[in-house]
Amino acid sequence: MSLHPDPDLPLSRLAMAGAVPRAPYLDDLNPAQRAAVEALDGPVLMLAGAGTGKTKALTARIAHLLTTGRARPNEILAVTFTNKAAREMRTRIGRMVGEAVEGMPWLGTFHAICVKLLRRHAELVGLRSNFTILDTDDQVRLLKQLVQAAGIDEKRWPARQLAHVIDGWKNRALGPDRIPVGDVSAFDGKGVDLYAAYQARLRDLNAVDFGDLLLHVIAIFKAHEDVLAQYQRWFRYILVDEYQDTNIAQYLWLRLLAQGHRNICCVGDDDQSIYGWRGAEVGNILRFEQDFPGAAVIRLEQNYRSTPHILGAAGAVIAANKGRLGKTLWTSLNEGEKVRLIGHWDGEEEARWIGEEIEAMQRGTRGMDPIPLDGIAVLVRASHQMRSFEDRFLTIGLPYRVIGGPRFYERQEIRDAMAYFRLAVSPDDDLAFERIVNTPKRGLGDKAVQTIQVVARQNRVSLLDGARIATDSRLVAGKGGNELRVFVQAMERWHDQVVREGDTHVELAQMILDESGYTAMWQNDKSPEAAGRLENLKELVKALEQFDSLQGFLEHVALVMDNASEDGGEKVSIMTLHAAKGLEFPAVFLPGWEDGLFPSQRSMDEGGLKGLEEERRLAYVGLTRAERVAIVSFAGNRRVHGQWQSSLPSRFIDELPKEHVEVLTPPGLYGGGYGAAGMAVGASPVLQAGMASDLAERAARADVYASPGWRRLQARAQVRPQDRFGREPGESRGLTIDATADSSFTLGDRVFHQKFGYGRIVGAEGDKLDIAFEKAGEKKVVAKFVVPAPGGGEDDVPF
DNA sequence: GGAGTTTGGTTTTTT
DNA sequence: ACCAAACTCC
Repeated sequence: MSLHPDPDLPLSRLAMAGAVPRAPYLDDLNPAQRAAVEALDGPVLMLAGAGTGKTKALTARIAHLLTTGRARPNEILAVTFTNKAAREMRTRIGRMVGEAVEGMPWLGTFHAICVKLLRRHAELVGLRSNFTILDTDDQVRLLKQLVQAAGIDEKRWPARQLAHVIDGWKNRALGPDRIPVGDVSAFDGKGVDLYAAYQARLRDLNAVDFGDLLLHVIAIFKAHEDVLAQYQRWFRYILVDEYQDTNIAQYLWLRLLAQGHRNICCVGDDDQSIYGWRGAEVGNILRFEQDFPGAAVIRLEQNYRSTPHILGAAGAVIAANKGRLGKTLWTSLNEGEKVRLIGHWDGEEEARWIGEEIEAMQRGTRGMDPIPLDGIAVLVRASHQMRSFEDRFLTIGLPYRVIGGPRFYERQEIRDAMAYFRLAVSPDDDLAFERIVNTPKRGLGDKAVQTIQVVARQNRVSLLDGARIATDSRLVAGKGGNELRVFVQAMERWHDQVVREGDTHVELAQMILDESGYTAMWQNDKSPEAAGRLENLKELVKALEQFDSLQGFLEHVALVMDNASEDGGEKVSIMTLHAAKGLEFPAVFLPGWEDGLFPSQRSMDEGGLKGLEEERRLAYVGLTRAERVAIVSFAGNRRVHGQWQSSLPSRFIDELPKEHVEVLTPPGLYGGGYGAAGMAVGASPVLQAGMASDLAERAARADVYASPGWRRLQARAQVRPQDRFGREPGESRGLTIDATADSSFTLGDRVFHQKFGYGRIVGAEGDKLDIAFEKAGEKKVVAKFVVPAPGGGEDDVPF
């Protein structure tokens, strides 16, 4: 498949000789894709809808740059967000141009590329080029120390929150010296100072966090024109994948680099922007044409993935968002299956039904060809929803795999092992020292560690040196002191080995783990997960083989280490909607479409309309993952944090057009036959707090609520709900209120508030109520934000 | 220092 | 309900 007749002949020379070979990669592009590939000069925005062959166009564009001799492989800057995306792009380019892809050092994630740049120019921002990269865990531990040092109550102001605030600033490329006034009250008004202290501390430690990778490079570019100019010249063509996910810092970084030649091609889909909560700015993609005047905007709208019904449904949902760049996906595929919609009594029943449905699909149902298990996915809004599916699939013996979950390198044993390696490589890595000095237990408690810290600070040395001094001077004595001495000596020995490269790094790593007693610690551990941890350690050591040295490994691992091996095989995939972006499956289940869960209440509370729109994009992403069939479902009752909660079907269900939806008759007796209106209706007409007006609004525009089916359901639900087994959805119906109930309260009523929980009314003033909350204490709350709760002064709210 | 108990906090996740 | 972190007591 290589285009390259002679791998030794430089591509550029090939091109210059007029020997541009026939380009098969251009042949299988549609006109839009081809336009995007051939518009090589100047700014290009490739708006690529779901399933429109975005990666194909992007990789073909790179191949085209290479084969036409516009750029040598090392003159192309191609940025992605994830290592996975970078890897995929690399293999696909390789398939088009052969070995030339090996010469592309600047194809990678924003962070990986920034590490490369920063190692070259570290001294310009006061770092040494062997700086360490802190992950979130290190970051929080460091911040915790600073919070403690500042004498702040850790309970009320957790370090994790500070980390979040600082990340937010870094996403917006704000250093401690230019925090806007609106933000100075953050973290009890001490956020800015702590941020500054944190940056100072990082510099002392010769360390950076993920955000710094971008910010330091931006700082270098801004302060050193010559350096910037050099890279502007070097990177002749810039390509950016998933542009809708860029944050402000990434945007500034790109803009600096693209300023000269403006050969920047950004690929993305504003409708798939789902990472606003971690700093992504949809604005970047919406503003592209202003940022780069004269930009060519190319829309990829032909979808190769889904049937017209699925596209129709997804398109109608996303159409409810405002301020879109606008795209209409179309397909030449045949009609296919409508989106299926089904309501269930509760979450367990939903899981049960989906389990059965998957088994049926596997065999082939309703005239559909059988679908293998790995062609089926269950996509949930929040990871806690996965549990009921895992439970269910486990009981019926349906093989499944959970995608996402904790990453390999985030596991405790891996992080411990890495800390040993880090300390062996850099003896002044204090964070690593702290992590492992008493792991395994060496009889060194808080007291001893504190002493070491004091000694180290007094002598202005690293903690490891401090520890040596502390043992020599008997400041840390006794059993702990002896063990500490052994630890320090062993660490020095290992460090020598690293420097002298006496053994191979793989043997050395194994030796460190064994001699430190770390392996033994897990061997002696009787807990059920110990065996797995030992396995992981083995895997870690094995992973080392692919690197030249421990240093090399550590350098890459922080940025590049992915999830443990994906075992193949016939399995259903369970994952979050976020994790599903970019994937596709013949059959997709979309459970939990209930207001409050999806769209998530929290997103709406915190993000308002913007939040809701991002949730809607998530719905769009979910639907467009499906190739042949999408099954949307909701449950009337669900146990959340141990309490039963009723909810309405998601408002996104209302947005699914009738003509693309088939309402399935729910299983069993419950709700049977209410599909008459041809649209979804609630499994339960109960409302979440504060939604009464919302319902009215919806009723006004959606005729389904006037339908016989809806009315019947309302009538049905006047009876205390029970399913066919006579179960009730638990004792407490907390968040719920009858849609028609008059929300007037009496002193002593028990009520529920979305944020503060349960409480009792102790006073009132106008529409404001004084409520003594059980958890949150006494507060004044506007009446419309609370709903009656069971156990009040009067009888339960009528159901 | 370590086992056992209480408390708090629970969306989404990459690097 | 459930998990992890913090706290208590030996």
